[in-house]
Amino acid sequence: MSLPAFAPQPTSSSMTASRYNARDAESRWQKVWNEQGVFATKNDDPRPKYYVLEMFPYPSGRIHMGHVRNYTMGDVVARYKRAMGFNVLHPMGWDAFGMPAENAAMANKIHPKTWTYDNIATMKKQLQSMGLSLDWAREIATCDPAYYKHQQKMFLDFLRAGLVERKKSKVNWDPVDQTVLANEQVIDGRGWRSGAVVEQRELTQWFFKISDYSEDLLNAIDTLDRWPDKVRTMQRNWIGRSEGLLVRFALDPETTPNREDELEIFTTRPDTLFGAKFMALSPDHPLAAAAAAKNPKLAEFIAETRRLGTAQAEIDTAEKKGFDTGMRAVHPFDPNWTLPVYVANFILMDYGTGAIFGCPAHDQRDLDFVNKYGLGNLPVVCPEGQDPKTFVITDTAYDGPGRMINSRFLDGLTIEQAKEEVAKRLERQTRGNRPVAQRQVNYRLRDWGISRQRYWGCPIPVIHCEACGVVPVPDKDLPVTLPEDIDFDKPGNPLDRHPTWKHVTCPQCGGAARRETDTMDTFVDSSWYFARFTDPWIADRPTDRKMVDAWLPVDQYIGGIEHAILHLLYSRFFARAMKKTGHAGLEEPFAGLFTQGMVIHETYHKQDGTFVTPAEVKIETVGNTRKATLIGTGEPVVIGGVEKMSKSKRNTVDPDDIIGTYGADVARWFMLSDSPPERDIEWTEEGVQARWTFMQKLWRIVGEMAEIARNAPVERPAQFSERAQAVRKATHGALSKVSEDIEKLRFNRCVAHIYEYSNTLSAAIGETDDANAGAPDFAWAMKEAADILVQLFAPMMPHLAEECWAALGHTTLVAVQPWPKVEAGLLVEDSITLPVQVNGRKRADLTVRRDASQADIEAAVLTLDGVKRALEGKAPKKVIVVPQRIVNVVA
RNA sequence: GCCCCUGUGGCGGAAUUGGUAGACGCGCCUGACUCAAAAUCAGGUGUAGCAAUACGUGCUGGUUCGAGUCCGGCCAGGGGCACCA
Repeated sequence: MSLPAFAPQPTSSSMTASRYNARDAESRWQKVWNEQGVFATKNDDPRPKYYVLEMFPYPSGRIHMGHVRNYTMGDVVARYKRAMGFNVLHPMGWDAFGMPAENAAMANKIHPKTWTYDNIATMKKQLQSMGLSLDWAREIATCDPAYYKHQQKMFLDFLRAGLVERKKSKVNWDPVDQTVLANEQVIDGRGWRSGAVVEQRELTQWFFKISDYSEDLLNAIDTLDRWPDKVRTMQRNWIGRSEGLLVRFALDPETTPNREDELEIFTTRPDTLFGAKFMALSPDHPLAAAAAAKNPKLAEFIAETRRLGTAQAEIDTAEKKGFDTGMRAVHPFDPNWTLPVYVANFILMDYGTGAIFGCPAHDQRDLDFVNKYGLGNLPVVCPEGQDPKTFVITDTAYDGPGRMINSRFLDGLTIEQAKEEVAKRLERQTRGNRPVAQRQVNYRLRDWGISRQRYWGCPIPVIHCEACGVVPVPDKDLPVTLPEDIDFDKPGNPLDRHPTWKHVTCPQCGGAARRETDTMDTFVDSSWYFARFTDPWIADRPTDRKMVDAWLPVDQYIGGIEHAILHLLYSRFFARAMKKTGHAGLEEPFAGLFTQGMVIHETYHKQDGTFVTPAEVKIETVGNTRKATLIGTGEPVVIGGVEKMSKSKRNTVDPDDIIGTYGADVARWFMLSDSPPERDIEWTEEGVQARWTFMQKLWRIVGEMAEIARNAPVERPAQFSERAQAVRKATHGALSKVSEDIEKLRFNRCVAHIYEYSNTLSAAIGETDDANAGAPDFAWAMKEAADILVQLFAPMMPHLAEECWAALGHTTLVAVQPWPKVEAGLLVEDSITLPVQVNGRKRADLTVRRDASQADIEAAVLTLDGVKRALEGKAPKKVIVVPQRIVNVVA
């Protein structure tokens, strides 16, 4: 990055000498904070606690602007709450396991551990250069055996508590990398790293039984009132509750492989039972398999559906196909009415019972199906105002409200009444001593598959024994550590290929046995790190119950919206599982959640389409148009769209460059200004310069105020002149507004208030001449103003604040100062100016005493010139006075 | 397809939650300082008009003394979920 002319220059002049030198000051103050240990948090501090946490980073190499934004916001909250008298916990750690480390190992022949710890060292240094008020003594890395041994312990406790199970399931399998991939790692049907077409495989995997908590996780969303609605909605949808009826259909014994077979289905629309035209089974349904055993053509059909791709894109476009099994299901309300049973490729085995009844008139998918196979449809719900005799369905199913038709005893009922009636009747009806139907609530949420065929993850602490089956590793043998002598020459799981690691003796029978070589999904690591921070030193158990219960929940959690479901849902499950196994005492880990927006930047590309970085581009503004050229060659560059910073678009800005040139405070101030924190923020060079200019302005006016403040008496004067009082009103007004907006995380408004306040002070300084500068009351007001100004921006630009604080003659650190108190009396004006409207249009202002009576105001308003003119001599119909707000005259 | 969010100057955005639309910042224009430039400082900047004034918060209709804000119907952009029975 080129050094702008106004950035701190090594050449000195009389002007630059009075400038604030961020580079020098920042490292100096960071050293002081560090030496005095001002951000170390004690666990036995009696003050009320406040836990502020930002989502910990993956050590990918270097920090990016997204981190700068995220951690700046958290730091403002931490510093503010500290000043408010809370014992603040503000820790940092590393989400250090994961695939990129292995990819780097394969590409560069570097050990994943080396790569990870190198990155941690680099990024830690970068974070420290930001001046974050973190308690580094609590730093943890999830790849440290001292961390993951506790995770293994909890896995075993969960296993004993019935929260973990091993089961066969369909998974995404990457045939090149030879590993299971999470759904989000499959892009357009291909492995995100290898590019290989992903296959569907049935594998035995470890699962956390998150679905045991479906109902609880859903209901408790209502209690998360300090979470964004958007995230709460997303989680509700993800859990996906639906109420319905499980119905057992009898099968015509003459048509079934086994005469006693029956078919159970799940439906949310039992009201439409009389519109049924067919039944459909998942290709994976046991009944389908039984029928296929006797029907080679059906077996071929099922095999074909399995061959079909499993990628989302293919599923979306796949044709709905069915195969008539020849079986007939008996309608539960009519023994003489039978329905054909199909195997259909669109029925999922793991939702409901893997089987449905199809009512084509009121379900689009079922309608498409019958239209293809010529099964017809019968409408049973008629919309209001439609004649049932003429109501027909052809291509579009009707799923709106209405009354039942063509449905025997249900005719005339509403949908809700019909659902209830069907449920009641079928619950009473029995076959084989069991009711034909029962009410059921179904969830979309699936159990969490945590097995990964990867090296760089937390080993799953179990042993497979021929004789004893799955045997947990005894607690005393934890941790199961990763072997370090590992090679990545071949694709697949290096743990599985390791010559010795997996060969162990069975803890139960002492015979030869095999270690589990799968490791845990890295989302497990991040599901409880916030609990570990409360006492990261405790060695013999995952958490200290006293500490974890004292600190949790996290009062303010800040991170990206991309974790709205995965990490945030997993952590909510983990808290419940930890409670059940005695490792923590509460269910909701994050009381307050804030999801911040992305950092975006213009893109630049050459004529041939190749992207160039902002650092390589020079921008000139001529009038209202901006022109970009390549630095050095002068080659013209096209200014493209404003997009998320990414390596592929090359529109990234390195935080180190900004911090090195302008200082961390400028980067922090930028991140807090202008854009509301939940929205995307556009990083621009002009913006950086503007923040730098303002930083210098603050330094200058604090210096000028320090001059005036030298005449301030120690004692607060009893009386203040009008000029002094005006300054004090501005001071306490700004204090009140900034405090309120920090509480609400509206940092952009805080910044605006500070600008406004500094403009007011700047004007006050300008109006000060030698004659009145010496007035003790004014000097005292200016001293108060300067102190509070510095304290107001201290959470945001902490280094500049310390420098200013010292310049004001303080010998303490502003970082440990208590937050100033608002003098409420100064916020109330004696006289107020009300806007006066005539018919909702502003015509005049009226200045009155604050406690003026309604009648006085009404009378005064009618004497105003602007009002008289607008009334044109007519008498007003009505005068509306909204106290302290506005007056409206209705003509 | 279903669900959710957002539309305000050239730009980012503010508006005490129904009460002066455009705070604050960027950019731009003018001036001061300077041989000059940068930096800095002062002033201006929604549109039309010399002005009074009129118009103006995606479009459209409504409620209200009063609507950016509430309600109905559209349009546009963004996000989430999606063979979920």
